Order: sequence, then structure tokens, then C-alpha cells
Amino acid sequence: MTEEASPPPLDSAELGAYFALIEVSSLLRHAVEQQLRDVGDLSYVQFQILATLGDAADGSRRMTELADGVVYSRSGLTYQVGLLEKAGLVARSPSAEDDRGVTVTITEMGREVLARVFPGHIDVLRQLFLEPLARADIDSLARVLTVVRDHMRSIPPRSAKPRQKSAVRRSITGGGA
Amino acid sequence: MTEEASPPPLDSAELGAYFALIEVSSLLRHAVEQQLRDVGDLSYVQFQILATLGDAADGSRRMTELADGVVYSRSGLTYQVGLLEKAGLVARSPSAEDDRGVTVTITEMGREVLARVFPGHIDVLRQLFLEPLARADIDSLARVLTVVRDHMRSIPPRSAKPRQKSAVRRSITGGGA
DNA sequence: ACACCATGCTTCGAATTCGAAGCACTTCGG
DNA sequence: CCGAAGTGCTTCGAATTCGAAGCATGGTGT
Repeated sequence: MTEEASPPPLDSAELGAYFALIEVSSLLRHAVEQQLRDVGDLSYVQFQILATLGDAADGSRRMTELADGVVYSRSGLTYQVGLLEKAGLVARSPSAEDDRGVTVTITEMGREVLARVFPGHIDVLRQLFLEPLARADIDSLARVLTVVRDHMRSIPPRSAKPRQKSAVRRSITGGGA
Repeated sequence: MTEEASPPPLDSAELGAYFALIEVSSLLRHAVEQQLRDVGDLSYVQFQILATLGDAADGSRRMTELADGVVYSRSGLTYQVGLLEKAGLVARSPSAEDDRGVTVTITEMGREVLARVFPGHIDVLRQLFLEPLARADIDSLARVLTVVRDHMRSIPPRSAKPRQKSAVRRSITGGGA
């Protein structure tokens, strides 16, 4: 262990890009969250779910696809989709080809809510995020971040988590906090 | 009722920049969170707090400064600082000039933990975030995101309560290491 | 000096989050 | 065809989160 001699430190631009990325996304998320709450009584995740579904060709996705799309835990998604279903904004149905799968579909009401919150959402984005940027900056940002996103998607073994059976279960769960 | 005529829709680059920003920061945060958990038994927020304190000239900050710095609720910060204090990584003391203020200071042990997790932290950043980017991309990203961050900071995003006191805002990206 | 509001932090309650475990079904190997 | 392993989702428990309310101190006006 501890073969970590000491990775070369990050330079100013690298650190700056990282910290600014985190802070900008945090602030943006908070602002957007507030707007969504006000206008449509939606959490950010719920909006993401609806937006993803609304964007799908037939308005539906499988649970796992959704979870990956919004970078969320499976259980958390179950919870939120449950809320959305109770509110009548999405519908759940057993997947056609795979009986253990669940297909989530956006309802008319879901589309209405989406349509209602979208304008304000865009306003917030413009005011907080896009306003101070030049056309070229936005293009550049989109290009670079897309490269990073594609890279990240390909790196982490998202669902490559080997599942241990109880027979060989080991208590490597680091004795709690 | 509202003046929402119908905001001009966002174009492809604008949407791309926004979605990619959100997804990249989410994925990055998840990955970093896992690394921190493994190596130092820290949550992301706790790391941010320690890093901010470690970056401060005298290793200490007021609660409110910290909360703003990490984009966090006051109550949430109280909770996390409480945990860090219990773990012996920070110390709380009444503020010198202001008796209602609380000054949080990083301890030696806190610095040690910080030093222990930092290398791995940087590794993750390199592998997931910086790896696919050219030098110019990183510079560009840092520049553009910094512009956005400064812009967002200047807008009243939180409560419309301007608490203009002698609170000096310092950059997180300062002395470092 | 005293009332009175602003500010700094903590406490409180409710909602959300995640990972682990559990259940249901599908696929693979013999 | 049967059993084992893999995959998809939900349930469960514990930890974290936020906003609102509460407490204590500072600052201001008269």
C-alpha cells in the first residue's frame, strides 16, 4: 500500500477549472431548484426525470436507464418515481420484453407540468449561467464538457459491481464510522 | 398574470453546455465521494470544509464564511462541523470580535487526514476529469467557469438579505497544499 | 441606558438520500 | 429440464439534508 509517492500537484488552471466547476454547478443547481419548487412543486431530480422522459421518443424509459441518465441511485430513483406516479405525472408499467423491468412513461399531466416549469427554468439559466458568456465561450464550454462527459461515461464501470453471495460474504464493510 | 411571453428557446450549444455541466459535476462528485470515503472516511462536504480551512492563512474560518464557500445550508454546516469536531479534525471556538460568531479551526489531525486523502483525490480528478483534455481546453474551461462563478456570486442567489459586514471573501484557490 | 431589530449559529422536524439486502425473473451450464 | 448465477427493481434502515423556529449577541436610534 501507500505506493502513492506523491502525484504531481495540479496547476492553477487545473485547480481553477475544478473548483469553479463544482461551485458553479452547486450554485446553479440551488437556484434552479428554488425556481422549480416555486413554479411546479418539483425537486431537481423530479424535473430531470420528467425532462428525460419528455425527451424520449415515446416518452418512456426503463428505470435503470433513467438512473444512469440522471446519475442517481436506483433506490433513490424508485422513491422519486413513486412520488411522481402518486402525483400522476408518470406511469409505471411492466416492461414488455423483460418481466422484471419497469417502464416509466410520462403522462399528459407530466408534460403539462414540464411545459409550465420550462420557461422559468430557461430564464434562470440565462440569467445566472449564460448571461456573462460570449457566444464563443458557450460553444467552447459545450464542446469541452461534452468531451469530459463522454470520457467519464466510458471510464467508471457503472454497473460492473460484482454481487457477492451470502455464502462467501465477508465483513469488509469497514466497521462502521 | 405573468409576463412570460415565451422565452426564446436555448440553442444546441447552450443546452449542451448546461446538461454536460450538470452531468459532469454529478459524476465527478460521485467518484470523488467514493474515493474520500475509502481513504479518509470523509464525506464530500467534510472534505470541502477541511480543504477550505487548510487553505486559510491561519487555518480558520467563521461558520457563515464556510457555508458560503461550500454552497451549503447553515444548519447542514453545523451538523457536519459537529461531526468533524467529534472526530477531532476541527475545533470550534467563540469568535474573538463577535461573541455570537463561531470560529472553526483545522487541527493537526485534520491536516493529516487532508494530506492523506489529497493524493488520491488528485488522481481521481486527473483520470476522470483532466485526462481527455488538452492544455488549452483546461485553460479555457477555467477561464469561462470562473467568469460564470463570479457572475453568480454577484447575483443575490440565496436570500435577498445582503449582510454586508466586514466579511471578507477569500478565494478557495489560494495558497493550496 | 433601553427598546428593538439585524445577525450568527444551533436545534428541530420532515423529507430525501444511499447502500445492502430481498424478491422476481431471465439466462447459462450441465 | 433443473439449478446456479446474473439482472432489474423495490424495500429497509441509517445518515444527511434543508428551512423554519429558537436563542443569544451586536448595533442603532432616541
